[in-house]
Amino acid sequence: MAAHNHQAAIRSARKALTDEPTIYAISETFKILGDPTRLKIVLGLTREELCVLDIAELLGMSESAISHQLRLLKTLRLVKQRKDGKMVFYSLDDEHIEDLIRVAARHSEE
Amino acid sequence: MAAHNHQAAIRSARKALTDEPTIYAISETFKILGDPTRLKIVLGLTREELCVLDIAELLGMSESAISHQLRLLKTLRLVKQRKDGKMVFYSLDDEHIEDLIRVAARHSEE
DNA sequence: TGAACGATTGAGCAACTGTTCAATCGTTAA
DNA sequence: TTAACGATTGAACAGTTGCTCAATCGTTCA
Repeated sequence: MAAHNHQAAIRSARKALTDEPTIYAISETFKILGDPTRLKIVLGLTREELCVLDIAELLGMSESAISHQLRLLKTLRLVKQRKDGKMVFYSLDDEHIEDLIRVAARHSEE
Repeated sequence: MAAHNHQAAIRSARKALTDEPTIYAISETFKILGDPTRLKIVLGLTREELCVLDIAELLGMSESAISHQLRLLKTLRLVKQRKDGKMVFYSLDDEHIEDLIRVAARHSEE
């Protein structure tokens, strides 16, 4: 068997890591969907525009907890908001998110 | 404007949340890629099979830290290992992972 | 105006995460 | 057999996370 050339392999692998800021941005995206509460919020919003209380009832959690999570989702531009009187309606802000969840589901099936 | 029917919206959104175990599995997948160290390891392995020391050098981190992270990646079946003498070579264990990173990158571009 | 309601915010906390450090394992080659 | 080396492991620690609670904001409508 051919001997493994460590330095060559490292040099080659390093080419996948050239764009540090992008790597951090991607891991942020994964991280925010890596919490069940936030993932459920996003999944719910794939079907319906919902206000904060709707989501709180849907997940059986407090308004406050949901509001905190929505702020994070909004900051990373996964959701957007629309005010209507006292209520704030949230919906998805990115068509890639559903694709992302679909591909992740494919991995989880195995 | 038509009034928002909260209960109907919640009922509809709930249909996206029926499969709890799968939701948790998907969020686990996102979570594990939501750490820059682990994402870099996976990115490196998209190019080359690497041993623990190779990865440690590639990322400028300790063998121990890398080994701990590889254990997590292996548990969730993102990477697989192959022993060769004293060394253990790691490689990707799922063809969906690259797709997943590609889609996440598309979101981060915006 | 002011009471009610939906939403947001900040402090505080318990639980969790990622790394280091030291010890140990398994394999190879003197 | 033993020394060296790559890899793994567990404890410990600092930093982070997600929730609760209480206070507050903004809007509506008696």
